[in-house]
Amino acid sequence: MATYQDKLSNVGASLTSVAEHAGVSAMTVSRVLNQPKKVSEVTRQKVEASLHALGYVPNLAANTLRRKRSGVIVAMVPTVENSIFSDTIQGISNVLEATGYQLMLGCTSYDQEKEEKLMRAFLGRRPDGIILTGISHTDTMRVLLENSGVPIVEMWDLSDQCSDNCVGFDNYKAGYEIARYMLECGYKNIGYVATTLEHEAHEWRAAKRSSGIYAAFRDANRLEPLRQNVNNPLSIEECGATAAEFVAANPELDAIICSSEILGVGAIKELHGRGWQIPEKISVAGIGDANIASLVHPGLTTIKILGRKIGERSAEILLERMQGFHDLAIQEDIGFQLVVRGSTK
Amino acid sequence: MATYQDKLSNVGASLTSVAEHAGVSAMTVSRVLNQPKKVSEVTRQKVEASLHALGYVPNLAANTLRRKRSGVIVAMVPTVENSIFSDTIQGISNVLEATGYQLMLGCTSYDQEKEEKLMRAFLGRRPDGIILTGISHTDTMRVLLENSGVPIVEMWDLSDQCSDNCVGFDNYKAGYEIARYMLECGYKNIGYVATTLEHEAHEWRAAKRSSGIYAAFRDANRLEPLRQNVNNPLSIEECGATAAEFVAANPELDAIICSSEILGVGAIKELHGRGWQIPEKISVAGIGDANIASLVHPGLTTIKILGRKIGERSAEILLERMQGFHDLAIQEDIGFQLVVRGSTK
DNA sequence: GTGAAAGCGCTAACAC
DNA sequence: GTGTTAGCGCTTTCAC
Repeated sequence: MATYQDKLSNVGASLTSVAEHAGVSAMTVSRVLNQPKKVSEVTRQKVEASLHALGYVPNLAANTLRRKRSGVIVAMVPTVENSIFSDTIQGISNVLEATGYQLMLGCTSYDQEKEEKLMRAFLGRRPDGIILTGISHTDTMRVLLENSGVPIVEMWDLSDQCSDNCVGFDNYKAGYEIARYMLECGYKNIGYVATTLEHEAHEWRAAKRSSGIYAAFRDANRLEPLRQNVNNPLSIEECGATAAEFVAANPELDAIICSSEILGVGAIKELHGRGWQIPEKISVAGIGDANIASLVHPGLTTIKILGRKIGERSAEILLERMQGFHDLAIQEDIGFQLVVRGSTK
Repeated sequence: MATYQDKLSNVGASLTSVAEHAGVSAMTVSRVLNQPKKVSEVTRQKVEASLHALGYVPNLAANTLRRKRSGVIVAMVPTVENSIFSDTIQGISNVLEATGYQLMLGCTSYDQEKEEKLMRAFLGRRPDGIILTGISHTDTMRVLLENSGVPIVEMWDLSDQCSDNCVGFDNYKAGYEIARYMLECGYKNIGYVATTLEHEAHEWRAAKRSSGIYAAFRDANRLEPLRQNVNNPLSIEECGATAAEFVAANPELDAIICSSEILGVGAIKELHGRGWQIPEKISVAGIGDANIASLVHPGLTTIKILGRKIGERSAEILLERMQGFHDLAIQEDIGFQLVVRGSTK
């Protein structure tokens, strides 16, 4: 039985075999590929014919080994099922595509241990650049990154504490802004519903948004909002159900702030389904506006963050750093925007 | 100015340097890493200490070169912004994570030329397996794949014409099913709204769904549905607007079938916004149920396809093939499911 | 404009 | 149980 292993052994023509076929040295073939101007027209055509005839595919492993640059960029996100991160990946992919760098993707599931494990493996590829989500990592991870000497961009947050560069927005301000808006709307009893995860990786940015929310309440001389956590939610329905029960159990509430887009949308859907009038009876606000906030009825009032732009700028800044354009680490604030829709009045 | 290039040169300890540090040969260090049982307890501990002291990170480029296997799996999707594909990628990622294979991701933008260009570059990494979307590729792409000898899974479609294995569903049947359902509902004038793209890559699966739809009409002795194309849509709003205008311009219509989830949801949102009663005045059906179909009001009646499962099974089957478990190429039908919601009556 | 030699870091194959 | 040799495919360096 011919297995794939057999086939793999005759994967491809090497530079040497092309050289033999063309009657030149390997070096000349290499030049045709990398610095064609240094080769005479005649030999170049001869070599190109052989290249084509043998279906030559360069071996980038050999290339990486010799040149000490891999052409690989590693990107890690918690999950790609949440569109804020898939949009981000798309942005990274778009920028890299034009440059020839290849994208190696890792999903951490909001788990710092998993992130570290993945990074260990990825570093073996000698990536030329690394893009991470958030600035919260294990200590070992930090050491690994530091020792690698590879340029890094951390996304979705801003901080002086990042390893190298960061591209994102101020999560504290984002929380503050949505709470400030709700308070200005004049709601009397605002509840706060937040998704929480076992893993700490997620908590850092979320905690900053929460702080911002609480700060806005303090600045308005208001008591802390009543809070409901949704632990390790599996689905949008689960989010919505918890939010709806929270509202039902606390009839004094006239508005809720949800810590994410999914949560906000789930809440609207479920409350609407249970016959609550939105925003007349209960108003809903969220954070995040990737794709579904505008689709529910009524639309979710929320903080819009451009995930795709975060990805694009992260990749661009990483590439600049890799080329040594900047001496100092960069912090780029992508900002955010309050989007008011029908879920608040 | 110290650039990253400088730092990169002292990226890491090599096996040889670890060997010197431990006072053994490189081979022994290699064994500690790969077949620890073949090394005595004493030397093993000595080597492990050195490994740790020097912060050794294996160089997988050298490994790939020598072993002729890279540990890399390439996956290509049209875009990761569409959640049907990001779910798929998540599924692939989940399966690969447990195995230690690393995921190299390419986004083709539904462009076969771009797909071919990306694949050329990716093949340079000597991937151990390849996962592609669809079975429609350029001729050169097919040759590249064939010559590479690498196991392949093509996703999101089923066909005898695939290069190797395929995991998906019958796009023709999916189209047939949604049309059959709508016809059975008793609608008198059903319109068909389809997104189209310049690039052919997308068209193959879409064309099969269309054929299925038309076939259901023929089998019901009905005329072909009136058709409206949405060319290269940029946003869900644009999809919705075109659909709504189509409905407005053809008042005899009592239902429309949309070729995608996005289109269906956009149509519901826009028609609803313009004051059309759904499903009383106009019913809407779609194909695809990744995440938003259930969120609009009323929910979209649609064909549910499990993108994540397609990704998981694709990765699993690829891994099995790589291990030579199966002699023959596999075709796995993930199937689909009609989901009836409020947008039809 | 072209080629020869050396070596990147690793492991298969063979000693001992 | 451990070491030596050789070579994967490529490019850097230096020679001509």
